[in-house]
Amino acid sequence: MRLTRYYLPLLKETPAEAQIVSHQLMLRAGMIRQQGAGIYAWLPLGFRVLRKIEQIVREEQDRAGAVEMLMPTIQPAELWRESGRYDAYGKEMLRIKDRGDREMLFGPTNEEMITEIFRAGVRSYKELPKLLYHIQWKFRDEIRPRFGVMRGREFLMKDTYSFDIDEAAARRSYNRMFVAYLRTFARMGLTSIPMRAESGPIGGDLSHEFIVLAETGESAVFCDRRLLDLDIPGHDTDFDADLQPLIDRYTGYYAATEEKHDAGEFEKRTSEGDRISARGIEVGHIFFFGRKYSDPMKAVVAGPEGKDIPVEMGSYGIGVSRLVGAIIEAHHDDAGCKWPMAVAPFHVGLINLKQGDAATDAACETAYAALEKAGVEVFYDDTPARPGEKFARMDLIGLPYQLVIGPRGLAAGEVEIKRRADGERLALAPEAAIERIVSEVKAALALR
RNA sequence: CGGGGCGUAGCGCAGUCUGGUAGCGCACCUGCUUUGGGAGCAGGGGGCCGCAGGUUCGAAUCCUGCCGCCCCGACCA
Repeated sequence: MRLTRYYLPLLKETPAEAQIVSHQLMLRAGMIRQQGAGIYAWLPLGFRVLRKIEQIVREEQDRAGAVEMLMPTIQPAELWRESGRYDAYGKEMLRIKDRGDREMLFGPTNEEMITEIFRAGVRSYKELPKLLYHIQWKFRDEIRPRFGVMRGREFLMKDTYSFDIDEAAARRSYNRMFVAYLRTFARMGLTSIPMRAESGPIGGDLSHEFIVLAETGESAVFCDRRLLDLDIPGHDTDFDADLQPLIDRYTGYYAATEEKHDAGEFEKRTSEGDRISARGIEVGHIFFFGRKYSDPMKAVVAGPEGKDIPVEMGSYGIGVSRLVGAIIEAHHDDAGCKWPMAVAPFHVGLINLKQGDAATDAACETAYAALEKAGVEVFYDDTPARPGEKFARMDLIGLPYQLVIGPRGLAAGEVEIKRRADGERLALAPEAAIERIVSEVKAALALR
């Protein structure tokens, strides 16, 4: 992509309303634009990141055995009366009336709807288990939205729902999601820690929040340092195998959010040097809630004895749009974002230091074409702006690599590669630089 | 929802107390000079001063009402 064709409204100054660094950088880097309290338009650069995160989430859900579908944003109130939540949910639910004066709502979550869909099509325990998910926009009329996309009213969320014949089977579904989540966040460059947590107003008794440590996190968290060093399950993990030992390894160390924190237990189970007391961002939440919806909504299957049995359900959320902010919180410096390769809006920023100079233009075009041909996503700054401005804005948008081409270097037969993560620079012949970038990008994107 | 604050050019802000023809920096446009880390000079464009009503010869400024946004708290992916 050429910058001259792109829509990238950068801000030199930080808008006053942005309090945390991810919000500030998303505004400055032209990723989002606010349309109302907690409501954001995703501009081209931000949208690319959102899509990449979404795709990783999708791949790992599929790998774990979940099946994608799509439910609507607007739901009839009737469905929520069945579960009893229409009145219980309160003002967070955005209620709407259609032209026929029918009561509708903009979905804050989809348990009711998925339960209705499930019961309409599954009759026998032999068809279980089922894991269904979708990635859809939700709306919760938060009392106080803040921190940009980290806590918007409208947000993109992946939610999976599991249906099982009994609690032991439901546990296996839960474990699949547990492992899938560890992989999902790791692929985005995040270290997530599963923590015991309250299950929230949705109900349930087995629940983990996946927390990314960050100074600006909303909740106080307490955990064992050794959790940070645990291996992430590989992409070749057999999800049909018994995952319990793997889960046990993660839940064997103390980790809890403020609500579930027990200082005495923390001290007993964790040596002083291993105790982490920090703040965290909740990026995912998994929980089992049994028959909470299947009972009142009569989602039943015929069991082995021919009797109807309400299914045991669980629900598993990932805040997709929130993750964009969370990743920036984890990867940035004073100059701007530092995207991990897997979620970077582009892999490489190509900087033409002297647009209009024939040799420089030609070298840039050659590099641009070669990189694109090799499958590398290139963002080419082909504007006539001055070098300093180009460096600054490329640092701000934070692509993993910068390929800098100018007349001075070319005269010496060289171009420069700068790695955004650590600032390391390398002068190479143009062909060598291209080769190098291609191999490093491919290596970074290789699945682990 | 309780408490606090703010709405003036795309962004950051001054001007409001004490009413008198709306300013600064950045950004933008034109020209010249520059050109390897956000250039210099000269010229220029852009505002129903959040909205509505009121007071006044005259309102960004005073009064009333409304709307929007931000911060702290309780709530949430």
